[in-house]
Amino acid sequence: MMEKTPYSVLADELFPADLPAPEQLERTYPPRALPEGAAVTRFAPSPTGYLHIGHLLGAFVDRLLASQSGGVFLLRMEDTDKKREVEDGVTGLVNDMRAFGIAVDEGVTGPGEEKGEYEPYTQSQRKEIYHTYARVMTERGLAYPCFCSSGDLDELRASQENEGVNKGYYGKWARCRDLPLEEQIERLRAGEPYTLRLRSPGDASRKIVVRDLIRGKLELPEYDMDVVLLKASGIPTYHFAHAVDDHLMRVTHVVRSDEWLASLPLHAQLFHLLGFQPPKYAHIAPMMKLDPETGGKRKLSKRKDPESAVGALVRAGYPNAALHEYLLTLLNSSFEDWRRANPGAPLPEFPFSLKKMSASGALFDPVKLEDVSKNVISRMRSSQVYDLALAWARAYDPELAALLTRDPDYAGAMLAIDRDGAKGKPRKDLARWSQLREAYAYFFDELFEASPKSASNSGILSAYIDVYRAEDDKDSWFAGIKSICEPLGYCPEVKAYKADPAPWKGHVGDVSGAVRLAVTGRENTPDLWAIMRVLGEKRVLERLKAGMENAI
RNA sequence: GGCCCGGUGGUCAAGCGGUUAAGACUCCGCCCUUUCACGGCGGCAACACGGGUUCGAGUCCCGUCCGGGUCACCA
Repeated sequence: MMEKTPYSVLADELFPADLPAPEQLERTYPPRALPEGAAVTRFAPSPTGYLHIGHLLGAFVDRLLASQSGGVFLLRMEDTDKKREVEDGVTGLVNDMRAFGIAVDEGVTGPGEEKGEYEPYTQSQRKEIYHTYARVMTERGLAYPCFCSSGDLDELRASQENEGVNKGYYGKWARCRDLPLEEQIERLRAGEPYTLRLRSPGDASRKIVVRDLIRGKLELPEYDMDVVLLKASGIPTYHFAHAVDDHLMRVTHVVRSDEWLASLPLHAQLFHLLGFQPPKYAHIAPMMKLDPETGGKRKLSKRKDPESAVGALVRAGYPNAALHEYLLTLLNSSFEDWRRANPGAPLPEFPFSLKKMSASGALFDPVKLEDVSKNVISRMRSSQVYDLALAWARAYDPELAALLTRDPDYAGAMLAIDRDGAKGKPRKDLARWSQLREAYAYFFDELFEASPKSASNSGILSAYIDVYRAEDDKDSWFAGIKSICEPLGYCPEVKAYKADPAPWKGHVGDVSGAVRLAVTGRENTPDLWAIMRVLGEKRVLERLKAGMENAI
């Protein structure tokens, strides 16, 4: 048994004797048996609100890093701030992750539910673990109780402001740092509330060199603040929990938003003091948005930009694959080239590189997202479009879901137009499932809206009714269209018309356009012949006639 | 204010001392096309500013400006 030092006396006063020993914890949470180079990453949100696209960017990188290296991606709940916690925060986060399509290998899977060997993954349940290391720090003289109230700290800041010196608990301002042991014990026994602070050995005039996977070598001043390790409630602050958890969970790569850059020296110090091997860090720039008020760029905000919430994006009907691809275009600009070269390749095969990430914040660009999404959907088979659209509709547009399921073959045929076998002519008419209702409205009598403009086309329509044959193949169908052109004054050949438009009222395109308008109510649609085949003779005839009647 | 990070077309971005400064999105033309699309071709449009270093500088250095972050018992 070692001789009692003042510090161990203090530690005994502060912490119960039956805390697990650090060695014990090391054994309980051993290094992972993973192949060389496997990355263990973590997403560690606090349940203080919903997830937005900026969070996702980080979680997505975590997932990618783990997947690419055969590692593990875990979800940890940082619920150490009970004041800010929202009801159902955990459920919301877990659901958002699921809705967005990021699978978690380990960690929190729901409220009160976890999986994995490095449990618990909820910080509020790890108090003993933190206290073990807090005790170690205290015994080594690296931590001390601070009895300053928040009012004291306010005063402290005010006088520092006055003197024009750096704010914070350090140096001569750290009033409780050198309290005599007797006084510490006395006040503890008197039941005074206290926090446990780091006795920082740092010196801000010295520099440390840290490495960031995205930014490279960084030279930062040493951290010299006596930060709070344990709050008065006994719950750790983020910094302390970060060091303890990421070490014990054997996390190798910490991906987080770059607002943490400033506390990197503190974290380096904490890992060093605790004797832990620090993880590799990647600080990613936050996603920005164009502020409609100022016209400038600003960080995407949870509170001000509800449209960037994951829930809102999913509700809008963006397929996960599209969201994923969009994020990747922001993450690595080489992604778009890779995608063009490998149109069908699964995402995890993309050689994602942290090194290629931009150090400055990207603007969230809904226009680009829309484009990416159109491309993604255009590459899908009709059966997949059907399944995904239906799943979306079931959740957000039950009426549409009913239409899609009423006659699945019909809906399938509708979605197959210009898709599937149609090589070289992918249809890019859908960026979001919510657009399906509008884009394909004319396939459903309930949604179809006739165009009043058909009025002026009654001549064409009546002529077309005579030649329309539902069973025509595509060539015969088009021959039918052509055959009514000349008698009505339209040129059957576009080329001839362009060479000399004078004698004509228009060309074959105008004639088929009139039919299109009557049958679909639209000027732009996929292949008209295919549409008419799907609609069937009865419906086509009805609409052609209705189009004529509009004219009267 | 101290410290830190960033600044290439409207947007996302290649570029790493010598390039006509890629590419993608948007917008605009043209072409192709048996309709609508898809596609193809072309166009508009950028190295924040000032000093160095160098034969030569988006590219290296210094300063200025601008944007962001951080300085909590929030994460």
